[in-house]
Amino acid sequence: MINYNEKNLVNQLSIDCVIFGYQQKELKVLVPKLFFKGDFWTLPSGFIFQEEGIDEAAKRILEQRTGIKDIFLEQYRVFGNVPRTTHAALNSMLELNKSHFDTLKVNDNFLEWLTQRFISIGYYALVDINKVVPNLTEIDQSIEWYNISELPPMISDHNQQVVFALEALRQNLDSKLLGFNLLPEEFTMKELQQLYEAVYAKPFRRNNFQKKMLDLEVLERVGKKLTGAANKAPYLYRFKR
Amino acid sequence: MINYNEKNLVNQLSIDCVIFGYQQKELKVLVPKLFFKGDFWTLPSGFIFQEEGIDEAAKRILEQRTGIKDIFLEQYRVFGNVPRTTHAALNSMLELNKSHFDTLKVNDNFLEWLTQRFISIGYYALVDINKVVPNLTEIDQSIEWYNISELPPMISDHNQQVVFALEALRQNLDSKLLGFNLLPEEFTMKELQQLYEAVYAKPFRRNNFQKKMLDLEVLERVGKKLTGAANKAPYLYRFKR
DNA sequence: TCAAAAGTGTTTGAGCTACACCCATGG
DNA sequence: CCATGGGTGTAGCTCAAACACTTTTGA
Repeated sequence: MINYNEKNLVNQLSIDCVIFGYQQKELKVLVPKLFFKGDFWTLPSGFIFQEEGIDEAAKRILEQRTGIKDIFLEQYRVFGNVPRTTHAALNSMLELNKSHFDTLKVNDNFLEWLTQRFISIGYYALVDINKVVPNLTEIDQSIEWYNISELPPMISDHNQQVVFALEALRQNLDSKLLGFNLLPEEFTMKELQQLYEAVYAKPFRRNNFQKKMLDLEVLERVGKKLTGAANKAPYLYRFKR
Repeated sequence: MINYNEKNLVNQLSIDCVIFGYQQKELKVLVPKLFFKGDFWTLPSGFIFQEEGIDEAAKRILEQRTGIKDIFLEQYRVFGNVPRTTHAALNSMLELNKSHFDTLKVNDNFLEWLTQRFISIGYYALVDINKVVPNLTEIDQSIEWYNISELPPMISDHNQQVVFALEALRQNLDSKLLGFNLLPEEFTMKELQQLYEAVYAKPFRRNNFQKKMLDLEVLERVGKKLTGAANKAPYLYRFKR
């Protein structure tokens, strides 16, 4: 457990991650639920060690929750209004968990740490959902993928953060060729299209979409996918490295 | 002077501002020089009060240096690698200014404050250069506008920050109609074009540029500018509010 | 009436949209 | 050989680039 007594963490600064995954035509976000009494969902968050760059810190936090290294991630915005978390919300949580905290093996500074003002650096990450083994930290009760349209109410401004993260993802999906980070190694054109449709929440045209993607000259065909269905077998594509 | 003893500031977090101005076909950046011995230039920087949002803080810092309120500004990136400032550079500055600091009316924690690790939120601002009266703070020796292509070497990663800020400005100039923040109330089409050419460091075609701008339907003609030159008088335009 | 610079019109081409058509697969 | 869905071709549209032309101003 992180020792909140030692001055090994940067104070008042946190990292909140919006971890995007994609499955079954739906864009999803990985959201843990805290083990505190009452229903408290939150984005995967963490702090920054003194000897650690912020990108490193984000990577560490992501690896802990997803089990994979080499995740694509990018900072997109800082959230630093004051107050971001209402006192009412905090007090409600503290009240509910009074006895809970008393028996926890956290050191004395934990609550003091938790209730100070935080400025948060927002990162979003893109992962192949099949490679992720969602991982509980010591403050999580559960961790699950939620459809982006069906997110639970999260603490502080975390729901708002997802809105900004999605906006950033949309702006970069094309220009930085990010889509492939959300798909498995090989995929059909239709799957890629459905991913785009999930991200932008609007339909694309089959033929034009294919042309646009192939014109980028970053895809290579690696075979056909015989599905057993009574129709032409779609080609499989892979992202050229 | 800010009291570095009191815990009224957020620790280890700073705001660095790239203040863009435009004059005589050149994009410029406002850069103060510290009064320390040795040549130390730096971006206008400041810290965040506990009771203050980060946007508020940036506004306050900008107002202090430029004398104007209601500046357009936007956060564009966080700089949080470690170490951002080399120990060599810091030691060199401290060595040079040893006696200097001794006689300064800063409190004892100043040096400790100054030499800790900082994570910096990068803001860029756009100002009408004619409205600015550059303002010295107590740690400035001078403050001047520099052409973006002729910036002095700045401390830490500040030169690199300008590169990122310019990149962000380029991405947003069109989509968010930011150009008008850099010009006086009324301007000719040619002046607007030259601003674009300064920002993107490339030429635009007169007729196509005009068409593109007018098609945005955000400009209104407010008269002609009789320059006394032996040619057709250009129209003056104003940004519709 | 001429030079200089502002302003407008028109053709060309690239890229996207939409419709129509062809191809492979299993029953 | 047919239904199904994948894949391709092409005409039409839109927007921006490139070129040519007209207009205004002061000498």
